[in-house]
Amino acid sequence: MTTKERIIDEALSLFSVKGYKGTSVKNIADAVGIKDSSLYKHFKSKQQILDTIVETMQKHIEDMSNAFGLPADDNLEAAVAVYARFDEADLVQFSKKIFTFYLKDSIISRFWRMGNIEQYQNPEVYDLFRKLFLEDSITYQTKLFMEMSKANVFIEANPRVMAMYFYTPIYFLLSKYSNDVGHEAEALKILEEQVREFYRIYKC
Amino acid sequence: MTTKERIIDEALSLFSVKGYKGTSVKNIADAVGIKDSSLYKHFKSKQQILDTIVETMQKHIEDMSNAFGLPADDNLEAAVAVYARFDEADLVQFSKKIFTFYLKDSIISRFWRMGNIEQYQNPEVYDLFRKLFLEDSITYQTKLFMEMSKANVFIEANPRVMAMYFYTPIYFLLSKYSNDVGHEAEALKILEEQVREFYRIYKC
DNA sequence: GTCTATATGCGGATAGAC
DNA sequence: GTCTATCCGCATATAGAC
Repeated sequence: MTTKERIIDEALSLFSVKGYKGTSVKNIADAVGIKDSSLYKHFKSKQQILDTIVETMQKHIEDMSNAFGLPADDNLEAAVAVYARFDEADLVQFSKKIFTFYLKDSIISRFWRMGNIEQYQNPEVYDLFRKLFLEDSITYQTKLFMEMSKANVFIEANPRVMAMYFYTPIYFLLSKYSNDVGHEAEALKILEEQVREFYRIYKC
Repeated sequence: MTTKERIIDEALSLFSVKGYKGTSVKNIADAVGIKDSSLYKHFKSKQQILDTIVETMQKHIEDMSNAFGLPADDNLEAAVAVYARFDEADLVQFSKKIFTFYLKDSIISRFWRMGNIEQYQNPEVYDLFRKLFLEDSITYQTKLFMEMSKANVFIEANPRVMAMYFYTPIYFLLSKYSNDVGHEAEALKILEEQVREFYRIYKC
């Protein structure tokens, strides 16, 4: 890890707990182990550190959507072919995978916290937070459940309503347990109950 | 409104957008229309302003739970008697009332935003936020749906799972639209669809 | 209870030696 | 690319006049 990367990493950690305003350049420099003045050889301002974090996040999200099995729009058919064979256990596992990824991925989980803190102050941060946690998940799952209903895996129902019932418990549990480390087991138990009920309701 | 009350009111407005650290005593004094030094005749420190806001919130929440028709634990029977006659339209209206109250009540809505911003920094703020938005709603609705199932209004199902399916869409929509003023109509439309589906699933 | 003036320290940022 | 030294503005908070 270069010094520049370590600055970004420590800054993200600090911003995600103390917020942008609440974190001083000296805080970041201390965490990295250099003097605050040295930091200005790598970034011309504190704001530029934040901008770089946002850019890094955008890349990370793209990489992850690919690696994560959230296929691009043009590849939905392939996804349906996979999910068409989903049974209850698979659906439970899928939901837990999403939840655990958001809660535990070292970049995403810190960005979740920073997004919450900065949402009313920093539009560039909030736009990305909104897209990732409030829009894309619902959009993707809406399409997914639409296709799965067509494929007679699930009954016919409003797919966006289904997506909301699938995703909003995950979102709520993220809020509740992002600040309650060490209780993920409890969260996963609750999530599993929700998904089993979801499957019971919508399975063909 | 006394000067002291105006200080609390303006401080809450500023904290709920800029955060505690991001708001200076001068910001608050300017909003009130006095000099920052004068403010120290009313509060001995900036921290004491925050403490007073938390106390004020606690009182406000108690008052509201009473006025709002969320009966105390010892009064659940009376609530069930009312809700036992609930039809689909009543349930839709009930959910909209909760959502709109959280989003529009001038104290609660600012506390929602402040709680989001301060959750990782300020335990006294977060404890109250957690109780109000993450715990009490679920606890109360769990009891309610348990009783409504017993009363044959709703089918037998895990009442906490039902409470989650009723409340988590409200919570998600609060997150999404607390930062998207002027689009409440859209949120209410989505909420209505969720609740109609909820009723379809669980009605006897 | 408001004001002006001020103490003291921390914030972001720059200059220049090594 | 790291350091020491420094600038300057803003932060919280206090003293004391009116």
